[in-house]
Amino acid sequence: MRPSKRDELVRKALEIFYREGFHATGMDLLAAETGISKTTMFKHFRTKEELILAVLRLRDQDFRNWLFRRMAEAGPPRAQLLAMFDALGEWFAEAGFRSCMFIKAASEYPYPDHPIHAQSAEHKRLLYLQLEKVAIAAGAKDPDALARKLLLLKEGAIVTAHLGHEADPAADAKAAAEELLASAMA
Amino acid sequence: MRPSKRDELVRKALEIFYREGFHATGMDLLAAETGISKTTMFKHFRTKEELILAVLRLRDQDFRNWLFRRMAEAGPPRAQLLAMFDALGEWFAEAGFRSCMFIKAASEYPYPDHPIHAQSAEHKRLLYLQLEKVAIAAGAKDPDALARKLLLLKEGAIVTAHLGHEADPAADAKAAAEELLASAMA
DNA sequence: GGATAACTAGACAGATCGGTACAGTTTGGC
DNA sequence: GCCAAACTGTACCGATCTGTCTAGTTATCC
Repeated sequence: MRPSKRDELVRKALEIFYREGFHATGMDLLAAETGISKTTMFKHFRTKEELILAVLRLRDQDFRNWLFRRMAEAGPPRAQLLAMFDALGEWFAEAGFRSCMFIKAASEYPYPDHPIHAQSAEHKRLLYLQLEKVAIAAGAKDPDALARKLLLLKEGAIVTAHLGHEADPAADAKAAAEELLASAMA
Repeated sequence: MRPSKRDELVRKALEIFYREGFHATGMDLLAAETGISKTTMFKHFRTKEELILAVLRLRDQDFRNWLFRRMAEAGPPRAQLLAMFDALGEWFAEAGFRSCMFIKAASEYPYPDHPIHAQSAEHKRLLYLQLEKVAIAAGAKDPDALARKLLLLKEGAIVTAHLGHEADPAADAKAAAEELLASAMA
């Protein structure tokens, strides 16, 4: 079994789609930039849409693993919730940062029943479930509501980091999160 | 002077771009759906990009007028800040709601120095300036920070309304905003 | 070393992309 | 009623789109 070429394609396609957008990236460009022939690409994925779905699956895994690993390193649950915003801040500072892949995907495929849109929504749902667990562990009075509010700050910070003028939306989000945490625990 | 055809084009193009996306909408489709000939379209706008910029200018005007009119109706400044989330909630409930036009534009034109991206960022900046004024009028200790935090909640709510599973992100955002307001005034 | 699977290059399809050319029609102002 | 401006339909341009085809090359495995 040699899944390496397929994996390599998905990994490189992820970078290019993230950088350039989905519609703006043609399969010819993908072939040129990855060095993988179009024939092979269409053998692994029957359509561009299937490739995009595979890319989003990879991104979902990578992102959630990264985020929750970074949170876990912060110690107790309450600190973990705040550490999410520190991790975001480092992400925003990376040179290649260009918003959230799933927000971008949902923007380009705006109909909710489109597979790409649906899969992007699923990523957000999984994030919510994981964050809710931490909110429960932190002893929040209403962990559902706290998780949802913290995620609003997270999404807002991502969008603003991409589109805004503020110096550090992650810091603003963290400050807001601290206030929310204070009243969520009492 | 007959600016009506041009205005009609921009208005209808706004709907279609918002519904279908920018790259996904071709000039031929635009001509077919608006009933305006391609020749006329390209007389008013030399390129598709110029048309998109005109669309975004219109959207900026419409959206900010709508939002701040709705806020102004709410009475005193503090209530105005919270009323923003009520207005958002009604927007999200509309059948045609599909996220924020500027977030979508920035997603499709991810490079910050692209004119379309830059103009989308400018919209967010103008929103911030208007909101900051209200925060000052409300007597916030740190109106800059309060305005930025409330905008994080707004952007997060928009994204989540488009992409999330939650019933009512506007209500979550409003609840979070009330907590932030409580500590911002003391 | 021979079979088999994976991969390659490149031409090609048919549609669509943004944008132009052209010749004819409608419209508004005086 | 006349002139100019605005608008229309349609054919066209070269490029690019997703996806297919063919024919040949490279690995892998026993």
